[in-house]
Amino acid sequence: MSTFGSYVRDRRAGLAQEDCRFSVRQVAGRIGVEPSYLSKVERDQQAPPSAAKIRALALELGEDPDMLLAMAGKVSDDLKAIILRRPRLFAQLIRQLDEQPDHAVLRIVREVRDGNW
Amino acid sequence: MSTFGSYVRDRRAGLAQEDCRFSVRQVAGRIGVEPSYLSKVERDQQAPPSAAKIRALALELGEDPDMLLAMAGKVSDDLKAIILRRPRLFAQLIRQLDEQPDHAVLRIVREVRDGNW
DNA sequence: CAGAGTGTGTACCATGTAGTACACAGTAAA
DNA sequence: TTTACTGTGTACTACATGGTACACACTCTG
Repeated sequence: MSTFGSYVRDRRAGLAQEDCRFSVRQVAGRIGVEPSYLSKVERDQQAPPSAAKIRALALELGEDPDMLLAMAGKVSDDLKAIILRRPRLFAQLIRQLDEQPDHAVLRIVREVRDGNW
Repeated sequence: MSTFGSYVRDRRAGLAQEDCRFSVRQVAGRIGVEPSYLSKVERDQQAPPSAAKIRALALELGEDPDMLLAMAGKVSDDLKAIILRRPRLFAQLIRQLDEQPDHAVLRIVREVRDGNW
């Protein structure tokens, strides 16, 4: 599996091939960091940036923020807040779902969404 | 709602009334911190300790670690790890469950546990 | 060949986290 | 009145986090 840095680099470099607005400098400028910093992050010489910057980066690259945050080892603050509101309840549920395959979890998602259960 | 510090203080002081092994000094000793540090934490003059110390404290006081961690604004590392393994899946589920009442979430917990669904 | 844009190396730094070390005053028992 | 506790105030600190500032070498274009 690729690291956060190399994944971002691949994605950004891919976009840069067709649009010069995706150079290190320009992307760095738009997400509000120094180019050298983004460069180091992309080469995994520097730990991933803060959650806010990762979010901005995801938006910029058309990637899913939760996935990019996960690659950086972070859980979105809004998810954390939801869990913290009912810690024991969610702790129990999440630990149980760890053993369930994707399709089982997805089925729950669908059933809750549709309300038929 | 009470803060992390005051909650811990109430609980520890309660136990201390019947068992002198629950003084600030002795509890601090058992969880591996300086007494003055625990004292400050209990009076909310100091941010809550690391997750590991909170865990030890919960064990010591007979409290639920997930709840104590939550009062400190932290989510248990093992839960985080579970979420990070399938970030989009869990993100979707958790955001959806935020709108569901306790009994609905509990129902899912039971159904997954019992396997009838 | 000047100028603009490219990525990157080196050095530095402000703030936050998670505490330690030690002294001090009060209390209770021997 | 010494001894052994009790809780707490002050001062300090090592390490991590999340970056900035700036120079440098290269390439491409007018």
